[in-house]
Amino acid sequence: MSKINGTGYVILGLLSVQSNLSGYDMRKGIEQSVGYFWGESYGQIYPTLKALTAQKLIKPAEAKRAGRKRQEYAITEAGRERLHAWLALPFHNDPPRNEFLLKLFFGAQAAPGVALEHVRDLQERNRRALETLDAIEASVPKDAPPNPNLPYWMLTLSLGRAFAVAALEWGESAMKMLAELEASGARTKRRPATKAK
Amino acid sequence: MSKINGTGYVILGLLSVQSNLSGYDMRKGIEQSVGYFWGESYGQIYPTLKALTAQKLIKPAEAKRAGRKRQEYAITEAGRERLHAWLALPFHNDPPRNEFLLKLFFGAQAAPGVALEHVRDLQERNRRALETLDAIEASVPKDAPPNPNLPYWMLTLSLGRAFAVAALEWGESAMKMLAELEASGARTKRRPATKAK
DNA sequence: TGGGTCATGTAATAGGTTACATGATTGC
DNA sequence: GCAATCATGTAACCTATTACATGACCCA
Repeated sequence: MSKINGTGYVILGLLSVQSNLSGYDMRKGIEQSVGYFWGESYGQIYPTLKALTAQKLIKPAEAKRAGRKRQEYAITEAGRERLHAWLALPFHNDPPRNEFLLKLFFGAQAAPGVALEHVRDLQERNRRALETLDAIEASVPKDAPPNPNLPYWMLTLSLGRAFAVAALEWGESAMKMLAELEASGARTKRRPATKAK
Repeated sequence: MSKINGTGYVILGLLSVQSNLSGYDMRKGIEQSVGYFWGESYGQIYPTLKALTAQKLIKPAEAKRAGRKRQEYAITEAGRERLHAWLALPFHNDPPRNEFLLKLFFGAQAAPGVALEHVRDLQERNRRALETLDAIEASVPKDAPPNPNLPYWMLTLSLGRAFAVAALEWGESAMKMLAELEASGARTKRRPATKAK
């Protein structure tokens, strides 16, 4: 029983929910569902499909969506068990790497206005993220056939939402702080700066 | 002018704030300052120090802290400029990978109680994170010599704090939701489960 | 004298992105 | 006929962690 990495488990997860997906489907599916907290490239997906097949955790399935030449897959019983076991394991807090925070941390070394500009940029990104999350949430039909996955999907959405909202609130006060800071810095250290690009 | 990666910029950043650091110092320093949003291993640091030296962005400095054999470094003027330029560049939202959310997303495929257990685990981790952040914030002397970096450092702390608080609040409601969900699932689908480990 | 921590480094391995190559099919 | 998108795959490269090797110094 050799090792599987994150990519392998996303694939097993997707196939446990819906059968007969191709590598291409998976990439698209990941973007549209777990996209905001998980990404995969084809360079990871295709080799992993081979590896999972070799381990009999998934198996090639006959194409239901015919037309184009495509290889679809289905999860095996062994695959389901493997996923099940993995889900029960404690999660890793993966190595956190936040470039925004790094740049902010060294903000005093930057040109005036730079830190503030980054915060504005972050605000913009979070506003857009919030819109996207809300749109997804709104797109869920209220009277759809009961789907046991839905409650879990909604929870991930709402955590994403909570993070975006928290960041936006923080951003408001951060922008005030930085504006004051740079105003006073300009008074004491340099003549009033022209607007920094 | 060849490329520098994140590791390189952290090193430049640290050396721009404080001179005469060794590779060992940097690793420790990173853990204690930017640790909650950035990590580096020796396997990255030492080779990067060589590369930065070769590019004359840092230079070996005579050890001020004598005693043990150690190689200290200082930033060069070119290094400062390079850091300065990088700080002004827009930040990347690096590939997001959140194993907790992934496991929650596939929660319906897990054994009863598993998702709830993960949320409990998350709560615990965030409580500890919050304590740590608060302790750091409290440890800042109020009447210290004015440090231009402090405001920026405080901002990073407060964003970390905001995330932890938001996650804790989300966790409370998520736990309620999951408890209800699994109770109703137990009524309809299986006899009341004994507590899952 | 021995454990802890300071200190530097490398090799093996894993994990991942990007860019490229290739071609079929669909719909306009 | 042509553009978009469906579809699969590989090679080059970068980034990073882990484990190991090595040894000095501090202090109890």
